[in-house]
Amino acid sequence: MIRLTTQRQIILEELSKVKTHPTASELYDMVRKRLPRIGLGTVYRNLELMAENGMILKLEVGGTQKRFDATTEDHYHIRCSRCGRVDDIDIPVIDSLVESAAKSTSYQILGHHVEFTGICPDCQKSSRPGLQ
Amino acid sequence: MIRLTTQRQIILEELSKVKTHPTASELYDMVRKRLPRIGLGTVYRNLELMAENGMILKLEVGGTQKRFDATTEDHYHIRCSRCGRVDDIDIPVIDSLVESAAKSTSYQILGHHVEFTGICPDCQKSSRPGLQ
DNA sequence: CTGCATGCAAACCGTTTGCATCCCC
DNA sequence: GGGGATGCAAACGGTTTGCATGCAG
Repeated sequence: MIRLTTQRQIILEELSKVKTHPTASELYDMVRKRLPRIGLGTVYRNLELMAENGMILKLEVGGTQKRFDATTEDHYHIRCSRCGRVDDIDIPVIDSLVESAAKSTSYQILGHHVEFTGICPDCQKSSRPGLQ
Repeated sequence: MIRLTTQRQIILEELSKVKTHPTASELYDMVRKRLPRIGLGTVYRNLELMAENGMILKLEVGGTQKRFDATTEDHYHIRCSRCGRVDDIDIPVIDSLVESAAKSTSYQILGHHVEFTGICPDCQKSSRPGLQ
């Protein structure tokens, strides 16, 4: 396991604090309140490193930015197609999907992810809201 | 429906020609063989426009680049985690997923997509291949 | 003739990287 | 003292956009 520097610890703490799935720069803003001199590069480097070490999840979702998740158990997500926000979807993970997919491909399958798209509660309220 | 300019027509033809799911710049290279003076901006603009009009699919998959698909029927995909290549997965689309997800979220759900990840046949052959 | 579409280049945005300094073992 | 980690800023890759010109209706 990797060394737990102050920066890594605080990044991890801030990520664990929220149920949303922040982007790197959202996280950067959160962390900067406690470590004002931290660099954006450090945030990116450490998120990448922690994802490689299975400490966090890097979400490979649609949209322009990567998002991060302190919950490493396999689960599904929903992304707001207006504002880009991502939330968890609490339905059981269907492992059998991988088995049936394996029959139809010559890829060596490693995993799967289900991503729902929709309009989040906030964007439903405001009729002409932000984009992504 | 939008006007079918020469550029749009050729972009659409080239996209339909392949079973892969090319990125904008891959498509740019393909189209340039027939329209050497076309600009990359035109390709992007028209792909976006045709996706909005339901003529093609913009794939919101993981990885760094967007990919496009001339097949507009709902289907699932697999992405090679080494080279980024994307292929179709021919298993039935599970519409009931949306219904069960609806119970666990206050989003207004619009759709869903299943993305498998794995190693494509080419990357399986070469043991230390390219990344993505 | 008028307006949308194009080619071109510059701008943009998210992410990565090189480098000098710093800090911990 | 040495090696990894950091802050900073520049570079990068993919995408978007402004603008002058071109072309079809």
